[in-house]
Amino acid sequence: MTSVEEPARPNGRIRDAARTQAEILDVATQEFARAGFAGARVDEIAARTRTTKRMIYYYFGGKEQLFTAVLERAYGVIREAEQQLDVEHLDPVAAIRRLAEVTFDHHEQHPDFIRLVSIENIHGAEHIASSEKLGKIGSPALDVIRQILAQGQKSGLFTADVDAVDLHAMISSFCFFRVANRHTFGALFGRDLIDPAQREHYRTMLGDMVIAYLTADRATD
Amino acid sequence: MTSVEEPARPNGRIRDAARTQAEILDVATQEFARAGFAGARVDEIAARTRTTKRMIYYYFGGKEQLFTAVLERAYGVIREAEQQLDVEHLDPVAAIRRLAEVTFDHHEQHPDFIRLVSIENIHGAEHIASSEKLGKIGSPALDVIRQILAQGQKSGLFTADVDAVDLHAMISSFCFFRVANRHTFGALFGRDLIDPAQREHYRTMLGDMVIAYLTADRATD
DNA sequence: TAGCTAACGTACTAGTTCGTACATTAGCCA
DNA sequence: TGGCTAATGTACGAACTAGTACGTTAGCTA
Repeated sequence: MTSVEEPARPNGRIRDAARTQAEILDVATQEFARAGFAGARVDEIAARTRTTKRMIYYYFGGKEQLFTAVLERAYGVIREAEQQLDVEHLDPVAAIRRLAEVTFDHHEQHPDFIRLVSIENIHGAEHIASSEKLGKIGSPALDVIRQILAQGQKSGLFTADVDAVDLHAMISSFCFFRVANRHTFGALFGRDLIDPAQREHYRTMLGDMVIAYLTADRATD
Repeated sequence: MTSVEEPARPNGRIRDAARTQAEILDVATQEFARAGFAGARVDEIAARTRTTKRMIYYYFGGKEQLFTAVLERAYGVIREAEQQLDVEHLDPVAAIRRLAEVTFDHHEQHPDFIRLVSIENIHGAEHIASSEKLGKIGSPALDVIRQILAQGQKSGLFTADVDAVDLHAMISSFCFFRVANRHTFGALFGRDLIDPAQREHYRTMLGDMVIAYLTADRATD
Protein backbone atom coordinates (compact mmCIF):
# COMPACT_ATOMS: atom_id res chain seq x y z
CA MET A 1 0.00 0.00 0.00
CA THR A 2 2.88 2.31 0.71
CA SER A 3 4.46 1.61 -2.62
CA VAL A 4 4.06 5.15 -3.89
CA GLU A 5 7.15 6.96 -2.72
CA GLU A 6 7.54 10.70 -2.47
CA PRO A 7 9.83 11.66 -5.37
CA ALA A 8 12.80 13.46 -3.84
CA ARG A 9 12.17 14.72 -0.30
CA PRO A 10 10.72 12.10 2.03
CA ASN A 11 8.28 14.50 3.61
CA GLY A 12 8.74 17.48 1.36
CA ARG A 13 10.66 18.91 4.28
CA ILE A 14 13.31 21.56 3.92
CA ARG A 15 15.34 22.71 6.87
CA ASP A 16 14.77 26.34 7.65
CA ALA A 17 15.08 27.33 11.26
CA ALA A 18 13.72 30.82 10.78
CA ARG A 19 10.66 29.68 8.91
CA THR A 20 9.93 26.90 11.39
CA GLN A 21 10.10 29.32 14.28
CA ALA A 22 7.92 31.85 12.51
CA GLU A 23 5.36 29.21 11.70
CA ILE A 24 5.26 28.04 15.30
CA LEU A 25 4.76 31.62 16.45
CA ASP A 26 1.95 32.16 13.96
CA VAL A 27 0.02 29.12 15.04
CA ALA A 28 0.79 29.67 18.73
CA THR A 29 -0.56 33.20 18.48
CA GLN A 30 -3.86 31.89 17.19
CA GLU A 31 -4.05 29.06 19.68
CA PHE A 32 -3.23 31.19 22.72
CA ALA A 33 -5.64 33.87 21.57
CA ARG A 34 -8.31 31.25 21.03
CA ALA A 35 -8.13 29.46 24.34
CA GLY A 36 -6.04 31.45 26.80
CA PHE A 37 -2.72 30.35 28.21
CA ALA A 38 -3.89 27.32 30.16
CA GLY A 39 -6.51 26.43 27.58
CA ALA A 40 -4.03 26.40 24.72
CA ARG A 41 -2.64 22.98 23.84
CA VAL A 42 0.96 22.51 22.89
CA ASP A 43 0.00 19.41 20.92
CA GLU A 44 -2.61 21.39 19.04
CA ILE A 45 -0.09 24.05 18.13
CA ALA A 46 2.32 21.41 16.92
CA ALA A 47 -0.37 19.64 14.92
CA ARG A 48 -1.24 22.78 13.00
CA THR A 49 2.39 23.35 12.13
CA ARG A 50 4.38 21.61 9.44
CA THR A 51 6.79 20.60 12.19
CA THR A 52 6.45 18.69 15.45
CA LYS A 53 6.08 19.42 19.13
CA ARG A 54 9.73 18.61 19.59
CA MET A 55 10.62 21.77 17.71
CA ILE A 56 8.58 23.95 20.03
CA TYR A 57 10.71 22.77 22.92
CA TYR A 58 13.85 22.90 20.83
CA TYR A 59 13.38 26.52 19.89
CA PHE A 60 11.39 28.03 22.73
CA GLY A 61 11.98 25.81 25.72
CA GLY A 62 8.42 25.39 26.87
CA LYS A 63 4.85 26.60 26.81
CA GLU A 64 5.55 29.53 29.07
CA GLN A 65 8.47 30.82 27.02
CA LEU A 66 6.51 30.26 23.84
CA PHE A 67 3.78 32.51 25.12
CA THR A 68 6.35 35.13 26.01
CA ALA A 69 7.78 34.93 22.51
CA VAL A 70 4.30 35.31 21.06
CA LEU A 71 3.74 38.40 23.16
CA GLU A 72 7.07 39.88 22.21
CA ARG A 73 6.32 39.55 18.54
CA ALA A 74 2.80 40.92 18.92
CA TYR A 75 4.03 43.99 20.74
CA GLY A 76 6.69 44.39 18.09
CA VAL A 77 4.02 44.69 15.43
CA ILE A 78 2.16 47.44 17.22
CA ARG A 79 5.35 49.33 17.90
CA GLU A 80 6.20 49.23 14.22
CA ALA A 81 2.79 50.59 13.33
CA GLU A 82 3.21 53.38 15.82
CA GLN A 83 6.52 54.30 14.33
CA GLN A 84 4.83 55.04 11.08
CA LEU A 85 2.61 57.62 12.70
CA ASP A 86 3.15 60.77 10.73
CA VAL A 87 1.20 63.56 12.32
CA GLU A 88 3.83 66.17 13.05
CA HIS A 89 2.68 68.31 10.16
CA LEU A 90 -0.89 68.49 11.45
CA ASP A 91 -2.31 71.00 13.90
CA PRO A 92 -2.74 69.60 17.42
CA VAL A 93 -6.45 68.87 17.10
CA ALA A 94 -6.10 67.09 13.79
CA ALA A 95 -3.02 65.27 15.03
CA ILE A 96 -4.76 63.90 18.10
CA ARG A 97 -7.76 62.89 16.09
CA ARG A 98 -5.52 61.12 13.62
CA LEU A 99 -3.70 59.36 16.44
CA ALA A 100 -6.99 58.21 17.89
CA GLU A 101 -8.08 56.90 14.52
CA VAL A 102 -4.87 54.98 13.98
CA THR A 103 -5.21 53.42 17.41
CA PHE A 104 -8.83 52.62 16.72
CA ASP A 105 -7.97 50.95 13.42
CA HIS A 106 -5.08 49.00 14.80
CA HIS A 107 -7.12 47.53 17.62
CA GLU A 108 -9.87 46.55 15.24
CA GLN A 109 -7.43 44.91 12.85
CA HIS A 110 -5.64 42.90 15.51
CA PRO A 111 -8.21 41.18 17.71
CA ASP A 112 -5.74 38.39 18.46
CA PHE A 113 -3.34 40.89 19.93
CA ILE A 114 -6.10 42.29 22.11
CA ARG A 115 -6.94 38.83 23.35
CA LEU A 116 -3.31 38.12 24.14
CA VAL A 117 -3.10 41.28 26.19
CA SER A 118 -6.27 40.33 28.05
CA ILE A 119 -4.80 36.93 28.77
CA GLU A 120 -1.52 38.40 29.88
CA ASN A 121 -3.40 40.60 32.32
CA ILE A 122 -5.21 37.61 33.76
CA HIS A 123 -1.77 36.29 34.54
CA GLY A 124 -0.56 39.49 36.13
CA ALA A 125 1.72 40.45 33.23
CA GLU A 126 4.29 38.00 34.51
CA HIS A 127 5.52 37.16 31.03
CA ILE A 128 6.16 40.79 30.20
CA ALA A 129 7.96 41.12 33.50
CA SER A 130 10.21 38.18 32.74
CA SER A 131 10.93 39.33 29.21
CA GLU A 132 13.99 41.42 28.53
CA LYS A 133 12.67 42.69 25.23
CA LEU A 134 9.44 43.92 26.74
CA GLY A 135 11.06 45.50 29.76
CA LYS A 136 10.61 49.21 29.57
CA ILE A 137 10.26 50.24 25.97
CA GLY A 138 7.49 52.80 26.16
CA SER A 139 5.66 52.94 22.87
CA PRO A 140 6.67 55.38 20.14
CA ALA A 141 3.09 56.63 20.24
CA LEU A 142 3.83 58.04 23.64
CA ASP A 143 6.53 60.30 22.27
CA VAL A 144 4.21 61.54 19.59
CA ILE A 145 1.48 62.24 22.08
CA ARG A 146 3.88 64.08 24.34
CA GLN A 147 4.88 66.32 21.48
CA ILE A 148 1.37 67.11 20.29
CA LEU A 149 0.19 67.66 23.82
CA ALA A 150 2.95 70.11 24.59
CA GLN A 151 2.16 72.00 21.43
CA GLY A 152 -1.56 72.15 22.16
CA GLN A 153 -1.11 73.12 25.77
CA LYS A 154 1.41 75.81 24.96
CA SER A 155 -0.92 77.43 22.46
CA GLY A 156 -3.71 77.36 25.03
CA LEU A 157 -5.80 75.20 22.73
CA PHE A 158 -5.72 72.27 25.12
CA THR A 159 -7.00 73.10 28.54
CA ALA A 160 -6.96 69.64 30.11
CA ASP A 161 -4.46 68.66 32.74
CA VAL A 162 -3.33 65.35 31.27
CA ASP A 163 0.00 63.91 30.41
CA ALA A 164 0.79 61.62 27.51
CA VAL A 165 0.37 58.40 29.44
CA ASP A 166 -3.08 59.43 30.68
CA LEU A 167 -4.21 60.37 27.22
CA HIS A 168 -2.86 57.15 25.83
CA ALA A 169 -4.84 55.26 28.46
CA MET A 170 -7.97 57.19 27.59
CA ILE A 171 -7.74 56.46 23.88
CA SER A 172 -6.66 52.86 24.36
CA SER A 173 -9.38 52.07 26.83
CA PHE A 174 -12.14 52.83 24.37
CA CYS A 175 -10.46 51.00 21.49
CA PHE A 176 -9.54 48.06 23.67
CA PHE A 177 -12.93 47.69 25.29
CA ARG A 178 -14.69 47.76 21.97
CA VAL A 179 -12.74 44.75 20.74
CA ALA A 180 -12.03 42.86 23.95
CA ASN A 181 -15.50 43.03 25.45
CA ARG A 182 -17.56 42.83 22.34
CA HIS A 183 -18.87 39.39 23.21
CA THR A 184 -20.22 40.07 26.67
CA PHE A 185 -21.37 43.52 25.65
CA GLY A 186 -23.18 42.11 22.66
CA ALA A 187 -24.76 39.34 24.69
CA LEU A 188 -25.92 41.65 27.45
CA PHE A 189 -26.95 44.75 25.56
CA GLY A 190 -27.72 43.35 22.15
CA ARG A 191 -25.32 45.65 20.38
CA ASP A 192 -22.33 44.55 18.34
CA LEU A 193 -19.60 47.10 18.93
CA ILE A 194 -17.72 45.72 15.93
CA ASP A 195 -20.62 45.97 13.51
CA PRO A 196 -19.08 47.50 10.34
CA ALA A 197 -22.16 49.65 9.90
CA GLN A 198 -21.39 51.34 13.21
CA ARG A 199 -17.67 51.62 12.65
CA GLU A 200 -17.61 55.24 11.53
CA HIS A 201 -19.97 56.18 14.31
CA TYR A 202 -17.63 54.85 16.99
CA ARG A 203 -14.51 56.12 15.29
CA THR A 204 -15.94 59.61 15.23
CA MET A 205 -17.22 59.25 18.75
CA LEU A 206 -13.76 58.49 20.04
CA GLY A 207 -12.22 61.47 18.28
CA ASP A 208 -14.99 63.77 19.45
CA MET A 209 -14.60 62.55 22.98
CA VAL A 210 -10.87 63.08 23.17
CA ILE A 211 -10.95 66.47 21.51
CA ALA A 212 -13.87 67.62 23.64
CA TYR A 213 -11.98 66.62 26.74
CA LEU A 214 -8.77 68.33 25.67
CA THR A 215 -10.38 71.57 24.53
CA ALA A 216 -13.24 71.97 27.01
CA ASP A 217 -13.34 75.32 28.77
CA ARG A 218 -12.85 74.50 32.38
CA ALA A 219 -13.90 77.58 34.33
CA THR A 220 -11.86 77.34 37.48
CA ASP A 221 -9.24 74.83 38.50
CA MET B 1 -4.55 6.20 67.83
CA THR B 2 -8.01 7.27 66.85
CA SER B 3 -9.27 6.94 70.35
CA VAL B 4 -9.93 10.63 70.77
CA GLU B 5 -13.35 11.13 69.31
CA GLU B 6 -14.79 14.42 68.25
CA PRO B 7 -17.39 15.25 70.92
CA ALA B 8 -20.65 15.48 69.03
CA ARG B 9 -20.23 16.03 65.27
CA PRO B 10 -17.67 13.73 63.61
CA ASN B 11 -16.25 16.43 61.39
CA GLY B 12 -17.94 19.46 62.86
CA ARG B 13 -20.10 19.25 59.76
CA ILE B 14 -23.61 20.57 59.61
CA ARG B 15 -25.79 20.05 56.60
CA ASP B 16 -26.70 23.27 54.93
CA ALA B 17 -27.24 23.13 51.21
CA ALA B 18 -27.46 26.89 50.74
CA ARG B 19 -24.29 27.59 52.66
CA THR B 20 -22.37 24.85 50.88
CA GLN B 21 -23.38 26.21 47.51
CA ALA B 22 -22.52 29.75 48.51
CA GLU B 23 -19.14 28.67 49.77
CA ILE B 24 -18.40 26.82 46.55
CA LEU B 25 -19.37 29.90 44.56
CA ASP B 26 -17.16 32.13 46.70
CA VAL B 27 -14.10 29.98 46.25
CA ALA B 28 -14.83 29.27 42.60
CA THR B 29 -15.08 32.99 41.91
CA GLN B 30 -11.61 33.50 43.30
CA GLU B 31 -10.15 30.50 41.55
CA PHE B 32 -11.62 31.30 38.13
CA ALA B 33 -10.59 34.94 38.50
CA ARG B 34 -7.11 33.85 39.48
CA ALA B 35 -6.37 31.40 36.71
CA GLY B 36 -8.98 31.71 33.98
CA PHE B 37 -11.46 29.04 33.05
CA ALA B 38 -9.05 26.40 31.81
CA GLY B 39 -6.43 27.30 34.38
CA ALA B 40 -8.81 26.94 37.31
CA ARG B 41 -8.71 23.56 39.04
CA VAL B 42 -11.85 21.91 40.28
CA ASP B 43 -9.78 20.04 42.86
CA GLU B 44 -8.32 23.30 44.07
CA ILE B 45 -11.76 24.83 44.46
CA ALA B 46 -12.92 21.79 46.39
CA ALA B 47 -9.85 21.81 48.60
CA ARG B 48 -10.44 25.39 49.65
CA THR B 49 -14.01 24.61 50.56
CA ARG B 50 -15.24 22.90 53.68
CA THR B 51 -16.87 20.37 51.39
CA THR B 52 -15.63 18.05 48.66
CA LYS B 53 -15.42 17.95 44.89
CA ARG B 54 -18.38 15.65 44.82
CA MET B 55 -20.58 18.53 45.99
CA ILE B 56 -19.51 20.73 43.12
CA TYR B 57 -20.83 18.13 40.70
CA TYR B 58 -23.84 17.46 42.88
CA TYR B 59 -24.95 21.07 42.92
CA PHE B 60 -23.61 22.52 39.71
CA GLY B 61 -23.10 19.62 37.34
CA GLY B 62 -19.63 20.44 36.11
CA LYS B 63 -16.88 22.96 35.71
CA GLU B 64 -18.61 24.74 32.86
CA GLN B 65 -21.90 25.15 34.71
CA LEU B 66 -20.04 26.22 37.82
CA PHE B 67 -18.42 29.02 35.89
CA THR B 68 -21.79 30.05 34.54
CA ALA B 69 -23.19 30.12 38.06
CA VAL B 70 -20.26 32.23 39.19
CA LEU B 71 -20.91 34.68 36.37
CA GLU B 72 -24.60 34.83 37.13
CA ARG B 73 -23.97 35.73 40.73
CA ALA B 74 -21.31 38.29 39.83
CA TYR B 75 -23.61 40.04 37.39
CA GLY B 76 -26.32 39.93 40.00
CA VAL B 77 -24.16 41.95 42.36
CA ILE B 78 -23.53 44.69 39.86
CA ARG B 79 -27.17 44.87 38.92
CA GLU B 80 -28.08 45.32 42.56
CA ALA B 81 -25.59 48.14 42.90
CA GLU B 82 -27.02 49.81 39.84
CA GLN B 83 -30.50 49.61 41.23
CA GLN B 84 -29.42 51.75 44.11
CA LEU B 85 -28.40 54.53 41.79
CA ASP B 86 -30.28 57.57 42.98
CA VAL B 87 -29.60 60.43 40.64
CA GLU B 88 -33.04 61.45 39.44
CA HIS B 89 -33.02 64.50 41.68
CA LEU B 90 -29.78 65.83 40.20
CA ASP B 91 -29.40 68.01 37.14
CA PRO B 92 -28.24 66.11 34.03
CA VAL B 93 -24.58 67.10 34.32
CA ALA B 94 -24.34 66.19 37.98
CA ALA B 95 -26.32 63.02 37.37
CA ILE B 96 -24.01 61.79 34.63
CA ARG B 97 -20.97 62.63 36.67
CA ARG B 98 -22.38 60.75 39.61
CA LEU B 99 -23.17 57.78 37.42
CA ALA B 100 -19.62 57.77 36.11
CA GLU B 101 -18.27 57.89 39.64
CA VAL B 102 -20.44 55.01 40.80
CA THR B 103 -19.30 52.94 37.83
CA PHE B 104 -15.70 53.90 38.50
CA ASP B 105 -15.97 52.89 42.15
CA HIS B 106 -17.72 49.64 41.44
CA HIS B 107 -15.10 48.51 38.96
CA GLU B 108 -12.33 49.36 41.35
CA GLN B 109 -13.99 47.50 44.17
CA HIS B 110 -14.65 44.33 42.19
CA PRO B 111 -11.49 43.36 40.35
CA ASP B 112 -12.53 39.70 40.41
CA PHE B 113 -15.67 40.55 38.52
CA ILE B 114 -13.63 42.40 35.92
CA ARG B 115 -11.37 39.41 35.50
CA LEU B 116 -14.34 37.09 35.10
CA VAL B 117 -15.73 39.29 32.37
CA SER B 118 -12.35 39.32 30.61
CA ILE B 119 -12.25 35.55 30.83
CA GLU B 120 -15.79 35.23 29.57
CA ASN B 121 -14.86 37.35 26.57
CA ILE B 122 -11.91 35.12 25.79
CA HIS B 123 -14.45 32.35 25.55
CA GLY B 124 -16.80 34.29 23.31
CA ALA B 125 -19.41 34.89 26.00
CA GLU B 126 -20.68 31.38 25.50
CA HIS B 127 -21.63 30.98 29.14
CA ILE B 128 -23.74 34.08 29.10
CA ALA B 129 -25.35 32.86 25.92
CA SER B 130 -26.24 29.53 27.50
CA SER B 131 -27.56 31.09 30.67
CA GLU B 132 -31.21 31.83 30.99
CA LYS B 133 -30.71 34.27 33.83
CA LEU B 134 -28.20 36.34 31.89
CA GLY B 135 -30.19 36.31 28.67
CA LYS B 136 -31.33 39.81 27.95
CA ILE B 137 -31.59 41.70 31.18
CA GLY B 138 -30.13 45.04 30.20
CA SER B 139 -28.70 46.72 33.25
CA PRO B 140 -30.76 49.10 35.36
CA ALA B 141 -28.02 51.64 34.76
CA LEU B 142 -29.11 51.77 31.16
CA ASP B 143 -32.57 52.95 32.08
CA VAL B 144 -31.12 55.65 34.26
CA ILE B 145 -28.78 56.80 31.52
CA ARG B 146 -31.61 56.87 29.01
CA GLN B 147 -33.59 59.11 31.29
CA ILE B 148 -30.80 61.55 32.08
CA LEU B 149 -29.76 61.67 28.46
CA ALA B 150 -33.26 62.49 27.26
CA GLN B 151 -33.48 65.24 29.82
CA GLY B 152 -30.13 66.74 28.89
CA GLN B 153 -30.74 66.52 25.18
CA LYS B 154 -34.19 68.02 25.44
CA SER B 155 -32.89 71.01 27.35
CA GLY B 156 -30.18 71.50 24.75
CA LEU B 157 -27.50 71.02 27.37
CA PHE B 158 -26.23 67.84 25.78
CA THR B 159 -25.22 68.27 22.18
CA ALA B 160 -23.74 64.84 21.51
CA ASP B 161 -25.47 62.31 19.34
CA VAL B 162 -25.22 59.29 21.63
CA ASP B 163 -27.69 56.88 22.99
CA ALA B 164 -27.61 55.23 26.38
CA VAL B 165 -25.79 52.11 25.27
CA ASP B 166 -23.01 54.12 23.64
CA LEU B 167 -22.56 56.27 26.69
CA HIS B 168 -22.52 53.23 28.90
CA ALA B 169 -19.81 51.74 26.70
CA MET B 170 -17.80 54.95 26.91
CA ILE B 171 -17.92 55.10 30.68
CA SER B 172 -17.38 51.38 31.16
CA SER B 173 -14.45 51.22 28.80
CA PHE B 174 -12.38 53.60 30.86
CA CYS B 175 -13.30 52.01 34.17
CA PHE B 176 -12.81 48.52 32.83
CA PHE B 177 -9.49 49.20 31.17
CA ARG B 178 -8.08 50.79 34.28
CA VAL B 179 -8.69 47.64 36.30
CA ALA B 180 -8.39 44.90 33.69
CA ASN B 181 -5.22 46.13 32.01
CA ARG B 182 -3.43 47.55 34.96
CA HIS B 183 -0.78 44.85 34.89
CA THR B 184 0.36 45.18 31.29
CA PHE B 185 -0.08 48.94 31.39
CA GLY B 186 1.98 49.16 34.53
CA ALA B 187 4.68 46.90 33.16
CA LEU B 188 4.93 48.74 29.85
CA PHE B 189 4.47 52.35 30.89
CA GLY B 190 5.57 52.25 34.48
CA ARG B 191 2.35 53.71 35.78
CA ASP B 192 -0.01 52.01 38.18
CA LEU B 193 -3.52 52.97 37.14
CA ILE B 194 -4.83 51.71 40.48
CA ASP B 195 -2.42 53.73 42.60
CA PRO B 196 -4.62 55.20 45.37
CA ALA B 197 -2.74 58.47 45.10
CA GLN B 198 -3.97 58.82 41.54
CA ARG B 199 -7.48 57.65 42.21
CA GLU B 200 -9.09 61.08 42.43
CA HIS B 201 -7.19 62.21 39.38
CA TYR B 202 -8.61 59.43 37.23
CA ARG B 203 -12.06 59.67 38.74
CA THR B 204 -12.21 63.34 37.87
CA MET B 205 -10.70 62.71 34.48
CA LEU B 206 -13.48 60.28 33.61
CA GLY B 207 -16.20 62.71 34.66
CA ASP B 208 -14.58 65.59 32.82
CA MET B 209 -14.24 63.50 29.72
CA VAL B 210 -17.84 62.37 29.61
CA ILE B 211 -19.27 65.79 30.39
CA ALA B 212 -16.97 67.48 27.90
CA TYR B 213 -18.11 65.07 25.25
CA LEU B 214 -21.79 65.51 26.02
CA THR B 215 -21.73 69.31 26.25
CA ALA B 216 -19.18 70.23 23.59
CA ASP B 217 -20.38 72.78 21.08
CA ARG B 218 -20.30 70.95 17.81
CA ALA B 219 -20.48 73.60 15.07
CA THR B 220 -22.13 71.81 12.18
CA ASP B 221 -23.42 68.27 11.90
C1' DT C 1 -39.12 6.44 66.46
C1' DA C 2 -38.73 4.31 62.08
C1' DG C 3 -37.79 5.30 57.63
C1' DC C 4 -36.69 8.05 53.87
C1' DT C 5 -34.18 11.26 51.14
C1' DA C 6 -31.28 15.19 50.51
C1' DA C 7 -26.70 16.01 51.54
C1' DC C 8 -22.29 14.51 51.88
C1' DG C 9 -17.57 11.71 51.66
C1' DT C 10 -14.05 8.35 49.63
C1' DA C 11 -11.70 6.27 46.30
C1' DC C 12 -10.95 5.56 41.84
C1' DT C 13 -10.56 5.89 36.57
C1' DA C 14 -10.17 7.21 31.92
C1' DG C 15 -8.30 10.46 29.27
C1' DT C 16 -5.33 14.20 28.64
C1' DT C 17 -1.16 17.02 28.45
C1' DC C 18 3.37 18.81 29.06
C1' DG C 19 7.65 17.43 28.47
C1' DT C 20 11.72 14.29 27.11
C1' DA C 21 14.86 10.29 25.74
C1' DC C 22 16.47 8.59 21.78
C1' DA C 23 17.12 8.20 16.89
C1' DT C 24 17.84 10.43 12.35
C1' DT C 25 19.28 13.47 8.57
C1' DA C 26 20.08 17.75 5.80
C1' DG C 27 23.40 20.50 4.31
C1' DC C 28 27.44 23.40 5.37
C1' DC C 29 32.50 23.49 5.63
C1' DA C 30 37.23 21.87 5.90
C1' DT D 1 33.62 14.16 -0.17
C1' DG D 2 33.66 13.03 4.46
C1' DG D 3 32.27 14.46 8.73
C1' DC D 4 30.07 17.39 11.93
C1' DT D 5 26.31 19.90 13.88
C1' DA D 6 21.99 22.20 13.68
C1' DA D 7 17.61 20.76 12.77
C1' DT D 8 14.15 17.45 12.86
C1' DG D 9 11.11 13.23 13.86
C1' DT D 10 9.20 9.25 16.84
C1' DA D 11 7.66 7.23 20.69
C1' DC D 12 6.81 7.30 25.24
C1' DG D 13 5.98 8.45 30.23
C1' DA D 14 4.80 10.74 34.50
C1' DA D 15 1.69 13.71 36.39
C1' DC D 16 -2.35 15.81 36.39
C1' DT D 17 -7.47 16.51 36.04
C1' DA D 18 -12.40 16.32 35.17
C1' DG D 19 -15.68 13.46 36.32
C1' DT D 20 -18.02 9.18 38.60
C1' DA D 21 -19.35 4.75 41.15
C1' DC D 22 -20.42 3.58 45.40
C1' DG D 23 -21.15 4.05 50.17
C1' DT D 24 -22.70 6.83 54.38
C1' DT D 25 -25.44 9.84 57.40
C1' DA D 26 -28.03 13.95 59.14
C1' DG D 27 -32.20 15.27 60.16
C1' DC D 28 -36.97 15.95 58.68
C1' DT D 29 -41.56 13.70 58.59
C1' DA D 30 -45.22 10.45 59.11
